[in-house]
Amino acid sequence: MAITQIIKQVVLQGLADLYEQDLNENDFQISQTKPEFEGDYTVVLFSLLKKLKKASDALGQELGAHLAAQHPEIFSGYNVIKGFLNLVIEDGYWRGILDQHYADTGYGTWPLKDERVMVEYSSPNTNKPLHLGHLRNNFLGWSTAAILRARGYEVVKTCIANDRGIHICKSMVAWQLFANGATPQTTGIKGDHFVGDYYVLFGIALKEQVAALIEKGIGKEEAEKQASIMQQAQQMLVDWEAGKPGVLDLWEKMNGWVYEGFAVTYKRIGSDFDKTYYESDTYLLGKDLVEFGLQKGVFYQKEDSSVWIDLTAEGLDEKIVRRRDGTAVYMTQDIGLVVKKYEEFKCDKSIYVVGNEQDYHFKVLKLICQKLDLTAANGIFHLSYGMVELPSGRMKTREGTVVDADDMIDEMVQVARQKTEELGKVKDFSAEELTVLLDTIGLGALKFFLLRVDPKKKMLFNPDESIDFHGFTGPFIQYTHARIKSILRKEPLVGKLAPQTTLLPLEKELLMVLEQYPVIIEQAATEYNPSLVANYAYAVAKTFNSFYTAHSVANAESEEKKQLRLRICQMTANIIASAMELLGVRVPERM
RNA sequence: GGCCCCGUAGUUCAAUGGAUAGAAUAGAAGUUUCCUAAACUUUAGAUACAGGUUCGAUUCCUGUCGGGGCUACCA
Repeated sequence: MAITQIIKQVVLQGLADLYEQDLNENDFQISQTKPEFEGDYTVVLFSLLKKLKKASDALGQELGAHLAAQHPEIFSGYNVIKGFLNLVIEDGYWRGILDQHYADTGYGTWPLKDERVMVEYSSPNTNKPLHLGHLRNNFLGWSTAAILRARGYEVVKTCIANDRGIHICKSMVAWQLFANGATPQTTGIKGDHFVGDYYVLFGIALKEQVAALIEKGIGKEEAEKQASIMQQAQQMLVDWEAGKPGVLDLWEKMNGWVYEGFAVTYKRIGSDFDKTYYESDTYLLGKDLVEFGLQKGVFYQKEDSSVWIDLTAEGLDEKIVRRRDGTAVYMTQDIGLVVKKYEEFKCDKSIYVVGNEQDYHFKVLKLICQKLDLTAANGIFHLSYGMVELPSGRMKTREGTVVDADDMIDEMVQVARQKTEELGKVKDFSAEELTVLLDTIGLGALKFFLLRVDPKKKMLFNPDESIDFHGFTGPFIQYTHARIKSILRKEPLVGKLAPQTTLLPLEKELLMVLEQYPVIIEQAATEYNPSLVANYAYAVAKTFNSFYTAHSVANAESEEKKQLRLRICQMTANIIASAMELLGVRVPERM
């Protein structure tokens, strides 16, 4: 059990013993003691004063004395300042944690429980390559899944490919018009980029045609509809839905190119899925649910026979769920997919990693599912993450203001190469070893950069300043790991931990940080927040580096100290490796 | 217009209603006969504005100003 949990329990027991009041865990708080005061953990007493009708000083003194007397194996001292009871934890407690867990590579992870969670992430459009924003999505989704797994959930990772629709037809039309039969093979361009280029060409051609029509005095909106290339795209969508053979062949061919391209990128960044859904299979789903909703009175029909739901009572709008021509809309399809996923995997929770621009859509989706009384409704959770912005604002494919994912990865590896060569510490590496190392460092820097920020918040990337390798970064943590491994290669762990070794402040500080790991995983899982793990990994590395500078391991004052520190090193390395793995970041043995 | 989100050091990010608001980076000053200096130590620097709630507010509420998003019979 975590030390904070232990403190909560003994404080509750102590209060019951002393004052015979029925209290619970939420009546007070435990926090880490600020470094300027003596103590390790602090009980914040303010919230108890009224209930117990005590002055803060008296309560603190009485409780402190009681705890120290009852649990001398945990508390070695206490002091009271205003409403804060500062508790000093006995060194033996920290030594016990170390002795028990130093070799445990699974420390921090929780036993498997009987609950299944689905994480849907990535969900690309098959008409253009991935950009930096998609990387944030992929890293977040992958990491959230890993964290949930570490917390004990069974996790199903899914992806929905947005492989149909007008946007796909746009790149298809442009290819027919401008490609002269060119393919990724004939041009040597990666498939997703190849198709994306035609999507961009469509936009350029459309713009020209619209300009020409406006010239003739036609309004902008009307011009966009009338433009011949747009009409071709619309026609293609109709043909696609009708199953016209030539169109389907082209569609399959071009999507195939994109998937080939994605496969390369996914492999490189480590994204993987247990199940991929295709919108081309699911876009007709949910129609029978519309009937069901009509019968239930959740939906209503307008005179033109379109079907709607009125959410004005919930402070939202009226929302269409079936077009007047009887076809399904995005929302209908998503409702259908909710049911389909549940039938297939029976997940208690279903997490959608989707940008916050779709907050409204998911609010409505969940509400509709709840009104329909779907079993899966309450488990829907939209993990809404903020956009990655450039100094100039949002990234937009059509305006060419995107940072391409593949370019970005290449650049990071390139920077890793340059820095590694400058430092010249791994000159004896083979070509293969070096490639692995540079990938580890470059991708590590990138992933950490995107995951260290609270998912809910938008974040900024400035292409003019390449991602740092110093300070609060992936390479900093990787470097700490490599340094520890270097010690462990040279100095063997032998014998047993001496029971009475006293702890120096930096040793104790580090052990306190290490002890928190299981709680961090629990929090990160509860909040679906990988940034908590990133921040923690950084705290571990930073604390270790201070310790490392101040105290030698190999040349410790005594053999007992050396063995103590070797175990601290071992446990630190294990936790760094484990935490970074939850972020999808590898750690090197040397760098 | 309606609804939602966000304003913290020069910059990028932290802070379950708790003690003197933490880091990183950029700036200034240092540390290498000793386990990897991608490191460490010291220093300076911030809660948009105005009210309110209370023992206590970056955090909760109201207003003002500033930024972003959503508001399609597109997906």
